[in-house]
Amino acid sequence: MEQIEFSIPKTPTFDVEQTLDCGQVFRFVKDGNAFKVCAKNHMARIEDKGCEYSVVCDDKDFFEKYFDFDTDYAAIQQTVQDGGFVSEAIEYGKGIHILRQDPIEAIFSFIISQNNHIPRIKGIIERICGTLGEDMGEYHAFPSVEKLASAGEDFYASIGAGYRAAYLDRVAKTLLDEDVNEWEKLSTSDLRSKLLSLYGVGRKVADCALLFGFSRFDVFPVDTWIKKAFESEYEGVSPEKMSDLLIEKYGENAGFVQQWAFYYKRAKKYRQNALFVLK
DNA sequence: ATCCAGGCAGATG
DNA sequence: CATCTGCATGGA
Repeated sequence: MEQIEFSIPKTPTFDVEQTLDCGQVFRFVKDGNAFKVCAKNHMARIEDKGCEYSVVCDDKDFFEKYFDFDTDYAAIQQTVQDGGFVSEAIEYGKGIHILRQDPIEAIFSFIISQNNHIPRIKGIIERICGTLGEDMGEYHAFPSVEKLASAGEDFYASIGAGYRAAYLDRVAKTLLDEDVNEWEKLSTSDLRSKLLSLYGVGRKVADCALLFGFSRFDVFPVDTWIKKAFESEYEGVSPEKMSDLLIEKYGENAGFVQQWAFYYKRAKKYRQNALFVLK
């Protein structure tokens, strides 16, 4: 496919490294002062030119939508300030955009993510694409539902999916009979119910799929890091209840707050480790 | 070596 | 409704 080049101006509220490395997406690699990202059957290489980003890709419209340039992040950041933890988290991760990812890709990615480390999640997804996805030359596309459904549980086990192999196999086969495009029309809570009906999808994975795959921002995935971040504020509250309360609090901005909080809380741990190593 | 990771299903109070 | 357990795997 023909390559197109375009530039993205640098703004205080968009940083490619933060956006890719904040844990919302797994199909990317660092390449010098550039990043290569794959999404569905597209790939982009984004280079930091100092004053701007230079993008080389096969579909400009696809990636402009993918990177969510139409949302006013500065306005959201101002709205949700609390003078405390959330403000700190925004200050730290103010360059994050929520990517508009493919629904199927998000569902599969976040089933794999459960009880798993990010580097390992990346490897599992890479092996699924490498084996089942169409060869696009420089990379492999994310596989079609038909491919995912015909692979079989033992395939997913063989590439290291662990106990999630059965989930992936059954969900792929379920989705063969579903029109996911129709799901887009549902309300967030109805769409959450649809996702929760999938084998291996609970509240947390459903909310990640809603946020990253269906661009629903009135969700608040609660994982181990978010639990730690908000446990003092919501003592003795179940993860699901915590999610409900945070959605109530932040409404249409909940998903953004969640991602800033996740990125900040997780980064703080690694900074502590780095300091520990230096001693 | 032991713990833990973007949790979930199933079983049991 | 809430709480408990087993789960595959490999990085830290």
